[in-house]
Amino acid sequence: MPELPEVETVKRGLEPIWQGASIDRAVLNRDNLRYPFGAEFIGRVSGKKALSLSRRGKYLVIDLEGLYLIAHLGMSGSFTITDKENYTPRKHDHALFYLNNGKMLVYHDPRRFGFLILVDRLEDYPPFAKMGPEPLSNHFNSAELYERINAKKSPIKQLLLDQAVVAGVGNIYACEALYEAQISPLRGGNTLNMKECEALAAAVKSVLLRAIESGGSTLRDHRKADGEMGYFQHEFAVYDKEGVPCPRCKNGANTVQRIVQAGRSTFFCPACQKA
DNA sequence: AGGTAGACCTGGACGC
DNA sequence: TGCGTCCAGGTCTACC
Repeated sequence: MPELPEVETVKRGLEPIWQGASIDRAVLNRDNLRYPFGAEFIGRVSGKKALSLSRRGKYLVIDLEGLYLIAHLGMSGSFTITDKENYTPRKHDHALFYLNNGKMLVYHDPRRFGFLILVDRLEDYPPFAKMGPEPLSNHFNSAELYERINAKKSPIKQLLLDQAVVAGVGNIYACEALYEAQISPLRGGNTLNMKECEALAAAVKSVLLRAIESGGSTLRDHRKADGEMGYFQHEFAVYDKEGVPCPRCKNGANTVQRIVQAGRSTFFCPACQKA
């Protein structure tokens, strides 16, 4: 599921509730998600105050007074904020955090590809050590993108999914960014010139920013009803639009195609995305 | 190194 | 209604 915009939306939703609040009690309903929680998990988080929440790529990071809780939502994870007295247990509610402000946070994940882990030092966490630049920062630009892909023959679609190239882009926004930049997903990384990298870097930023805005409005709606954070409706140009007329080609003669690259679906318009 | 396939899981959509 | 098949927003490992 969640790519950068969804994780950012979760972070923004949790922040006002969790930042400054302490974990009175944590409950784990199983031993593991993708990884084992470890016997000491509950003891280590209990009583800890969340000093800040941040996001790195698709990972959520909660600073628990120098101990870091890293959360990944995998494909189907979500967080829910609720009042303690209103909590109704659901299947796949794996971790519960009772805060000292009357709220509780529920980590829910049917497929259990997500995880919650504790680390003492963020720089020791291997995925962060290899991770590429944050796409919405100034560290991600045309020159940086060019540098990271110009020696690679892999299709640009796969390169965008590589978290070492750019952090936080997943299958949906890779497709959407390539569509916006009018670049075929089949192009080898080494075939993109600087001008195309410029267009692609701008498109990545643009599709992510628009999705975050969309998530923000969903979040405001959800606040009314203590909703589940992690997913939101967003209109895509090509993702999951196989057979639908390309919105850019207009004449309706060209439809969005679905192909498989490295085992993942890619959606694109063969007519207006330059081969 | 790069590439690919499989593994990890459940649930929803679809066809019969 | 049920059963089988395929698909899903992500990593990680093993193997060529």
